[in-house]
Formats: sequence, structure tokens, C-alpha cells
Amino acid sequence: MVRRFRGEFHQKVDGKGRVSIPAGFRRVLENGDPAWSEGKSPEFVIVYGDHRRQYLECYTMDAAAEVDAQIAVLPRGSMERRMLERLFNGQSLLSSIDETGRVVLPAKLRTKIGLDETAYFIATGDTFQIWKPETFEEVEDAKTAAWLDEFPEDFDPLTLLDQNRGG
Amino acid sequence: MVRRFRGEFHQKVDGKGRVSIPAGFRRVLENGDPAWSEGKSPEFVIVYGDHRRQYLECYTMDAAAEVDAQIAVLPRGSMERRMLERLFNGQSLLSSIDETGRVVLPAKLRTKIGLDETAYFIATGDTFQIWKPETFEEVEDAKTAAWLDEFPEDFDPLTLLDQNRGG
DNA sequence: TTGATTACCATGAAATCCCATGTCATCCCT
DNA sequence: AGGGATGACATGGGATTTCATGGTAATCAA
Repeated sequence: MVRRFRGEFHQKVDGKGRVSIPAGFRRVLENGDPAWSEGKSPEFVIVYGDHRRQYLECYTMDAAAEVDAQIAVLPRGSMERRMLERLFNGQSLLSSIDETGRVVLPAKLRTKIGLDETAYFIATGDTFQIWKPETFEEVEDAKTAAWLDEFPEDFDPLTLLDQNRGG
Repeated sequence: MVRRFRGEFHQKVDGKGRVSIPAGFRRVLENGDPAWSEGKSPEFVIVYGDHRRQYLECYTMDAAAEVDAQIAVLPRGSMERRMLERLFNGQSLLSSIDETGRVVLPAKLRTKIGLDETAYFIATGDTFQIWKPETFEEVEDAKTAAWLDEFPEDFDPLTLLDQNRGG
């Protein structure tokens, strides 16, 4: 059974770009790394994507291998495959957790997502994401707003609940 | 388990054509060279291809052997085989990394892909490519943009993979 | 012998390693 | 129940090593 990431956390980022991976996430990363064994540091993959992406997405080794395998079955030279290789192999990096439970996020990545003092971790099933807290709020707020825009001015979301009531 | 190349890097090219192979790539090359051992320099294969190809493609020894094997099963004398041999065996060269982690790209190859000050390295799974940065931007970004235009604003290419998942 | 190629040495910046501290929650003993 | 003792965890700082990159001397080829 594949363990899944759960929860959201705020962690400090120090001057060297070191960040503690939430302990619960570590357990999942350890489980998802075939090469890992008690006492060693699990490896994992960070996908940072193109310039539009505002967050880092972290994959266990197993999850990454799965994606690699899916890409590998696409026709060599096809646009789809090229694009996916570029995103997933090119715009990503192999990383590992140190003995104190931290990763070092290279300056390049921190700059890319505007990370400074604090990093926001959020579980998304078989991966987890790292955001600058403010960005996450903005993006999520925008999404929420966009969603609300579909409804009348004085709309109260709670009325949606009534639609599902037994009748 | 075969290690895969990951990441993209810009490296300086000096007057002699020397370029540092990104450290992470070196680890993969070492792993993919059966003759390699601690302290030695791994060998690898650079395919430069015909005049239309704008980049160099680098294979680990293992990956190159795999391609050779695939070519070897084609009918002797067939056009496909002749062409592939010409490309993969003819228009390629065996190279190795020196103790400081660099390769020397012969003037011929640098000229071919227009390399001057800086080389752009990008991982593409079991190989990596070397481009003149400007060429990469022009050629690839144009293709990418055109391709992405078919999709929504916030499209994540990885969602394409889900379509192929067993069901 | 002259341009090109290869082997050696050098250095600043960045990435790693190792050790240290403060804070909780848990466990255990009496 | 009280009061450490224990241990996992988040976070900091300094020392050490690796990397990317530059230069020079030695070697080679024609």
C-alpha cells in the first residue's frame, strides 16, 4: 500500500535555503524510496516546472519512476513526449533529506517561487507542494473568487448545501 | 535501477572548448559505464547527427549499448539499418570526463551547434542534450508555446499521463 | 615548430557535513 | 499525580568538501 502525504505545515527557511521536511512527510518519502533503509536518507524528486509554475512539487522515488515509465511508453520524438521529458526530467532535480530531516532548496528554486522566510507545505495525495505562503493565499483566493463569480452578487455558498438535501 | 538524468544547467565554455558536466549528470554517467570505478573517469557517447541537428545528445555507455543492440537486430543491408548506423555510429564520438569533471568539445562540434560562451544542458530521461542557449530558446520555446496554446491557461502537461492510466 | 590537445595546478562560491540548542510530547518511576 | 528523563523534531552555526571555472606547463601531431 502506498502511503499518502497528509496535512499542511509552515516551516522556516534559513539563509542557506535549508528547510525541515515535516516529519510525517519524511515517513512517506522513506517508504517511497526503494533504496532507502533505516538510518539512511531517502531521496526524492523536486519538479519546479516552467516559469509559470509558482510552487515546487515533490515526488517520492516510486511516484517519479511511475511518471517516467508513463513517459517512456509514449512514441519517441512525439511532441507529447518531448514536452513531458522537458518538464519532468529537465525542469526537476533529484534531492535527498539530510540526517536532521532537512532539504536544501537551491537559490535558483527559492528565487523562482519567491521563497524567503517561511515555506508552506501542503499534501496533495502522492506528492506534496512547497509554496511561498503569500503566493498560495493569493492563488487560492483568486480561485475562490473566480468560483464565486459564477454566482449572483449576493450569493451565499451555504445555499449549495440545500441542493443536496434529501427531498 | 537505472539512474536518470535530471535538471537543466548553464555552463561556461572556455577557449579550448572545455565544459563542466553538471555534477549530477556525472553521477549518472559513472553509473551507466560498466568499466567505471571510483576515482576513474567515466566514458560516454556524444551523438551529433546530421547537419540539421542543432544540439548534441549524450548517452551513457549502457544507453548507447542498448541502442546499438536495437540496431543490430535490423536486417543487414536494410535502409533503416544503414541509416541508423550512419547516424548513431558514424555521426557520434566516444568521449570521457577528465578529473576536474569536464569534457572537451572538439571545435568541429562547437561550430556545428554554434556554441560560444555558454552551453545549455538539459536532461531528457536516459540521455541529456547540449545546446547553444539561444538556439534552444528559439527552437524549443516556439514549439512549446505553439503546443501549449492548445490547452487552457493553467494547463499542467502531466495531466496528460492520467489519460493513459489503466482503467 | 606551431597550433592543437592533454595533464596539472589554483581559487572563489556553493553545497555538505557535523555538532549544538531549544521545544515539545511521551514514557516511566515512585 | 508529580517530576524528571527520554527522544523526536525544528532550527542555527561553523568547518569541510565539492564544483565550476580559469590558467600554465607538458605533449602531440603534422
